[in-house]
Amino acid sequence: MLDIKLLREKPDFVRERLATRHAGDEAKVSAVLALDESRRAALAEVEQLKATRNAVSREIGMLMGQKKLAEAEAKKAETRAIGDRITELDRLVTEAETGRDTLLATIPNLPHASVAVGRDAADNPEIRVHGTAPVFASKPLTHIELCDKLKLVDFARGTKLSGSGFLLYTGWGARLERALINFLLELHTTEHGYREVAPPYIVGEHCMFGVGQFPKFKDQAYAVQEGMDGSTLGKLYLLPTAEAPVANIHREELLPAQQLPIQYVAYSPCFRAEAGAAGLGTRGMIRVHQFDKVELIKIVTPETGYDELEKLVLNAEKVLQLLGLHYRVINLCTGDMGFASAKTYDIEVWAPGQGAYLEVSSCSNCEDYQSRRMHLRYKTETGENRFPHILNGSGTALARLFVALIETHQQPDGSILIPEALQPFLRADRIPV
RNA sequence: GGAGGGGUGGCAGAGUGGUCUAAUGCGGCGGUCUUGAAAACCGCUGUGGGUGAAAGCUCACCGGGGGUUCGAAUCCCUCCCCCUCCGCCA
Repeated sequence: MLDIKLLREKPDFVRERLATRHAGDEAKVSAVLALDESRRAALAEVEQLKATRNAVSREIGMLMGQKKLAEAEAKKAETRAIGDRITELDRLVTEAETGRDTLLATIPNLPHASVAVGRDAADNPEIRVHGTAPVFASKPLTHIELCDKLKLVDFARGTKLSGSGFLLYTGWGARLERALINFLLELHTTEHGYREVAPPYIVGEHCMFGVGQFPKFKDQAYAVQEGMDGSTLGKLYLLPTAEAPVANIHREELLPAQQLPIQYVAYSPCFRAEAGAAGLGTRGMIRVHQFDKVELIKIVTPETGYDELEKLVLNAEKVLQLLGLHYRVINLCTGDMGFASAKTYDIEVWAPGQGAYLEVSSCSNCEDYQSRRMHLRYKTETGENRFPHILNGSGTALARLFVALIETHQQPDGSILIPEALQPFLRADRIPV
């Protein structure tokens, strides 16, 4: 949520920044300000009436105490009329305020000044590249072929159980998935200083709103209800990302400044309905309805937000370096950024079987956009209450990491070499044919 | 699912229709005293909105929402959450 004061004071600046997203949201600014204006007009009037009423009521109380009942009755008659006007004006204030905030909640965050202005993914500048694409004597197998050959994933039966977009990991595949999760959690907790949390996999609607998933992406979430009780539908949702519960851990709290920075790491499965998305009817692990992910969350002071973002990206990159994977880091341009983000780096890993880079991490600084939505504040040393910056980054998404890993480290005989860093977790140096 | 109890400031805890502008205590901040500290004493101590250059003025907030009333922490309705016991259950 943007600061309404920023819209009042610098409406043209806000419009200009929003326009760089090419989503048309700048058109909403005037409507928000109009509602804000009518709210304040009604508020000024109703507050004056309430001040009068409070004063008279106090007098009535004193008269009653002095047993001057007739005078008290006269005063009552005098104020009775303004009660109706107050009710009416209160209604107008609430109406304007609700309208203003509902619309304001649909406006995305402003891109940071350092973000490249562009229209779509084609305009994303590349920041750096690590390693080079591995060279194969013959055409490398795709992860689908490898999974079939080594029986790592049973695509057909996964679909039989839950429909397309759901995976049944089997044997070495299931063990590799588990090993990767443990490897990632160990890395970020022991090497990078994150505190591990294990969140609920179902969250309340308010948490989805807090991180900016709702209201815009409601159609991409799986809604759950209790049994056949339809009245509970719309209150709880399966996580699209662990960001939803973890970033909200301190929602509605007032944190002492000494407690910052806060760094959390969490594993969770992620559920994405991707309603209407293309390419979900086919086999493969690149685009699925359920995948595992290890997520990194930071809550920091605004002064350190962008330094922390750089560190966050490096923490995620470390994963790919340790696994011997070729990747690149790109900076999402204004037109390609997520709703709540002010600046985002994507990490894309090379998948030889695909001959393409796959997005395995997205690291964003959402500044105070989310903390304002969830009423999370911190108290500075000078006693001022401020909204902290909230950052999130995948560290990393698993299904695609799995793909890149087996495609990169496949051997001519079809077996897969396990990078040294992962061996203790899988307790093997190779997945045999 | 059934029965009962509860939700008040940073914390503890009073208040059941009218100077509540929420007692009192603890904690915290400042001051007096002291070589220094402690003790004692004095003062201050929440959040959000509106207005204003500021000082200030003002409104709202006692779990959320609605109602009764001139006036609600207090009465009524409704929802949420927590605790205790019973039932069911991995």
